[in-house]
Amino acid sequence: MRAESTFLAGYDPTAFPPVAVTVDIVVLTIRDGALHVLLVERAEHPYRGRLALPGGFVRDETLAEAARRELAEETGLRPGEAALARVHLEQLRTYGDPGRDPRMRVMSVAYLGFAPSLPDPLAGGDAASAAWRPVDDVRDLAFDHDIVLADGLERARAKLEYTPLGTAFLGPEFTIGELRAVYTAVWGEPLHPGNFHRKVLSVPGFVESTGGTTSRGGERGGPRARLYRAGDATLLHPALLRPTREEQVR
Amino acid sequence: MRAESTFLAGYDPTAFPPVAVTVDIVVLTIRDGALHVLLVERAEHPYRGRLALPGGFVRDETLAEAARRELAEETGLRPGEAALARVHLEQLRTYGDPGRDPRMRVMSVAYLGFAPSLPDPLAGGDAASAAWRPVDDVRDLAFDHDIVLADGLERARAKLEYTPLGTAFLGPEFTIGELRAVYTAVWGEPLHPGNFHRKVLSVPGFVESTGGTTSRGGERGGPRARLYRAGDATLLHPALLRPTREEQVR
DNA sequence: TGAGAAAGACTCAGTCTGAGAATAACTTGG
DNA sequence: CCAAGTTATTCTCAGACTGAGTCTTTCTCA
Repeated sequence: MRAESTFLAGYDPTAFPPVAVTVDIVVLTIRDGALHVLLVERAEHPYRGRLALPGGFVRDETLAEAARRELAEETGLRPGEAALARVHLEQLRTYGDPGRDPRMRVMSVAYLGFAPSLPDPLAGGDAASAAWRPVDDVRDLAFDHDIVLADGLERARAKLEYTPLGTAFLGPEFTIGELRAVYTAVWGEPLHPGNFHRKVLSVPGFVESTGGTTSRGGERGGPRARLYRAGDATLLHPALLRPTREEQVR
Repeated sequence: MRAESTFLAGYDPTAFPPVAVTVDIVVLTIRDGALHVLLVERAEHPYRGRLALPGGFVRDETLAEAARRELAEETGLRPGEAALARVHLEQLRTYGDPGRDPRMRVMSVAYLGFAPSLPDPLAGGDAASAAWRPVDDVRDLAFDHDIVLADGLERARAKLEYTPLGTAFLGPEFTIGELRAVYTAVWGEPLHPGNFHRKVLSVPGFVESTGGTTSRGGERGGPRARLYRAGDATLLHPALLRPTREEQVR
């Protein structure tokens, strides 16, 4: 039974109902100390007028290429843009249950992105309807995008523990305080400045000093801070663990 | 430009080339103290005669259902089988680059499974060509399955650090020594028995005592061991980290 | 010029870790 | 039945790491 259908399918894929494949992107960035996500307003049925994650159909390209192309289109950045190249993109998960799109069976391969501060999407361009929104304000997205976003946030929070990807939210040079602000925004809780500082510098390859400092102190005072750039580590060892969440463990 | 194509695609999916969606499964189990993976021998072109991960086309069902159905078919276990229900299955990653299957564009949603000891797939059934193979002996799989398997193994190793899923490789009751054997097999390196024992019992919700013990000592001697069952934790806190791999971090 | 903020270095007690060892309960081969 | 070898489980101990708090110094702003 199964053997036959597999056999047939190998030669006649149309024996199965058509499936569309899209990529949807959860791109995160930090603005004004708060975590934001790029959303678009849907112009067409279904979910017309509702906010949704940016995305689109996959063409003759790899999934990763499709994700980066969509990102470029929705942010309005030219594909060659340097800022675009610095966005970290990784595959998140695939959502493909029947019925998630009322039109037909759609498999959506979701990508997760970490972006440094980017300009507002160009009004008037293809990305006219795209905008950065604070993640805390986001709800009632189209399709199953609330779940996709939640999965992306959880992945992002975990990634900050074990990888140096927090630096992907920042420019090429940054201070430890700025890096701490990233962690605070993503995890949603304050961190002990002294301990964070000690920990970051003690993890081999997390950051390396540029030798320079900021040209002036902070907005509200304080000495100039030393500047660092991302190091060559791909994993943090030891990890920077989130403040204890004893309870959530069950 | 993009706006138009998205618009069209919404109403005419056939405007895009056809895509087939399959699930492929990396099911792991432990036999004779070594990590094994379930593989099938391909009966048809392409890659005829080569070993491959079990998998098949997705029907009118969720991706998770497709994965569990394939697992049942390839292991030859009846869908109602209790052992089958105890297999942990989770989505691993989607592989969909053009050209990975010479016939047409195929998106493969890979699943990762942890199975307790299962019988050999029934010779003569649909699963005739399926067999458990030691992962260390596996190479030159069909398609991009070498990569899928490698990704699955890495995920499995990481999962054992942060989740109690090591218990999914065991029966309903097990000893700490058996659990340590799982870790040793998956990580491929020996662990300090005393420290492992202390650590497992100190993580809240990892295991809970059944009150019983094994009915006899080990094969080669030693006292009877206490029996445990899986606890209610979904995350291990603190985690059981792999022995230091300072170097691999860069 | 004084108050307040932040960077960065330290301190300290409690916790966790790896390595090793001790004890006791079993196994098997002889 | 006995000796040798294994394994479960518990302990010990020194070194490393952690969270919380302090101190000094440098800046910004009013």
